[in-house]
Formats: sequence, C-alpha cells, structure tokens
Amino acid sequence: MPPIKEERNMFSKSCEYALKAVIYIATQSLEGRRVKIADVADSSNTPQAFIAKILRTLTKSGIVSSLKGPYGGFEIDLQKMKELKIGEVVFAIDGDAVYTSCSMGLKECNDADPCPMHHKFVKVRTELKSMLETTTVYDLAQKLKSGKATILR
Amino acid sequence: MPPIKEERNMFSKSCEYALKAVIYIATQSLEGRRVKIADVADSSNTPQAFIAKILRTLTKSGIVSSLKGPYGGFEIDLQKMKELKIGEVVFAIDGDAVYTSCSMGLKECNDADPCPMHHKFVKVRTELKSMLETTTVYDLAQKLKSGKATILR
DNA sequence: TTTATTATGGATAAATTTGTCCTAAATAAA
DNA sequence: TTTATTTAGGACAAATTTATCCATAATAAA
Repeated sequence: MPPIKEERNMFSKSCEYALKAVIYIATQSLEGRRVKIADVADSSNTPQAFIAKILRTLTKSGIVSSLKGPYGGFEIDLQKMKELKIGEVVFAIDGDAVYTSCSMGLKECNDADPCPMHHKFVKVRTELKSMLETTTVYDLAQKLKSGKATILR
Repeated sequence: MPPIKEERNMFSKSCEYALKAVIYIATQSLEGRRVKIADVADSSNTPQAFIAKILRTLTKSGIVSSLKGPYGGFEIDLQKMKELKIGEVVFAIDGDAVYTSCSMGLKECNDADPCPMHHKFVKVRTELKSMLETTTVYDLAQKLKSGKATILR
C-alpha cells in the first residue's frame, strides 16, 4: 500500500527553492558577485520564471536586494547575511505554522488545552524552530565555501 | 510582508484528518463502540465525503478495520492499537519524506555529500521520526480517556 | 426476502500550488 | 539618446490537493 502522496516534504517546493536561492546568492555575494535570475535558476535547478517570482517575494521581504539593468541582479550584503536567519526565509514563504501549529491543525491546541500529541509534538516543533532561528545564512554559505557542504542542486 | 502561504503545516490536511480519525476511532474502540463515517466526520470536524476516502485508505493499509451494513463502521482492536505507531498513519497518507528527505528536497543529499543545512536538519528529522515511531495510538487514546489531553477538534 | 443501514468507489468540481509566457520598467554603457 | 540587459509584474495554464455527489455493494435485522 503506497502512501497517497509520495513526496510531502517539510517545506513547500517554493520554500525549498527559496532556501537554495538564498544560499546560492549568499555564496556569490561573498565573492563580490551579483547574480542573475538565470544563474539562480540553474544553480538551484529550478524553473526560471518560477524562481523569479520567489525572488521577488524575497526582495520585497528585504531578504535579498535587487538591481535592474545591466550588471544588475541579486545580492545580500555581508552585514545582512550575518544577521539573517534561515528561519526568516522559511517564514517569508511558508509562514510559521510548520514550527508553531498543532500536528493535527487544531486551532485551540496549547499547553493548557492540548491535543493528544501536543506535548510530544511541541518538542519536535521547538527543536525545528530553534534550529531555524539560530542558523544564519552566512553560516550556510561558509559551509559551501569551506567544502563542509558539497551540494546545492 | 505576509508569507505567501499562511498555513503550511508539517502534515497535509489529509494527514491531519487521518490522525484525528484514528485517535477518535481508537478511543471509541476502547469503549467497545464501532463508529460510523458521520461520527468520525463530526468528532474530528472534517468534511464527511472527504474523510470517507481517507478512511478507505486507512482500511486498505490495515490501520483500521471496517464493516459494512447496520451496526457496521470502523474500529481498531486493542492488540492492534497497542502496536500501531502514529508514524504508520502519517506514512500511509504523506509518506516518509517529511522525516527522511532533505530540507531543500535534494535527492543526493546525505551524510557523505551534504547540503549546507544537512547536519542541522538531520537532528530535527531524527527527533520527529523517533517520536512518530515510538508513540502508539493506544498511548494517545489513553491520554484523551484520562483527561491528560482535552481536545480533538 | 425485504428493508434499512453503512462502507465502497467513481466521477467531477473547487481551491491551491506550481509552472509558463509575455510585456513593461529601470538602468548602465556605448 | 539609443541600445542591450536585467528585474518587475500581470495573465494564464498545468498539476496536485481538497472537497462534493451519487450510485453500488454488503450486511444485519425484521
């Protein structure tokens, strides 16, 4: 009996794309390079017109900055990159429900009035939340640069 | 700047419904009651025709058992309930990607050839996986029965 | 054997997510 | 000032997920 949905990941596809894009832009920014949509698309193996929309969202959210015209493109400045948590990227696309809401989607579920899974699930959510809130984009870009991470597509 | 998707939860809606349904059926089975689709639908606050499909999947997966006709309905026998892990319910609906696959959806990502988030994300995934694999449906039904959990809808 | 009850299953619709295409606006360089 | 380059943004299409409707099959009781 195969599952109904073979690939239901933790984050939406849009969010996965956003994460890859941000990390790629960060690594290039560290080298002083501004990158174009087309670069992002193939570095992160995503459909170009689609990642363009996502980049627009990231720009509007102040996560990356963009410049039109020749020699334009996307970048993240060093200062920003060091402050920017990966959770902010997730939040801009998927919101915070993945690390704040009930495993069964119950609106009323909380410590005082819990669903049966609540206490066990809170542990997982909390670990996810704290990981997202403590990991900077700079950290991740460094991992690639130093060879501690090897793939991005 | 609001997120693109306001409610992207860890599990799909179908999966959330399945979890509520299974726990509800379990509590009723503990009382020796077989339950009808309509009961499940309003106990778990889900559209009836939709939960019917999900129940069909759960029946085919051997997670619950069903009986047609008058006095029919769904149930989970005690033995089964004690062995049944909540992870099996998740798996039947959403598959295992949520606790096995890369945060960015990268097929090639693993310990030897990791993406930049890999090591941090593995911790979260692993905690989720072990929570799902150690929590039985019986445990959860007991929580409701004993008043340690108070809501299911 | 008839009737009422309940799950099964197919068809289809609505909503959301993912993906594509095309034109406009901004900008740098020639 | 013209041209080439690049992001912005609207309209739309495809795919997936969520949801509804209705007819059928199975079963228990009268």
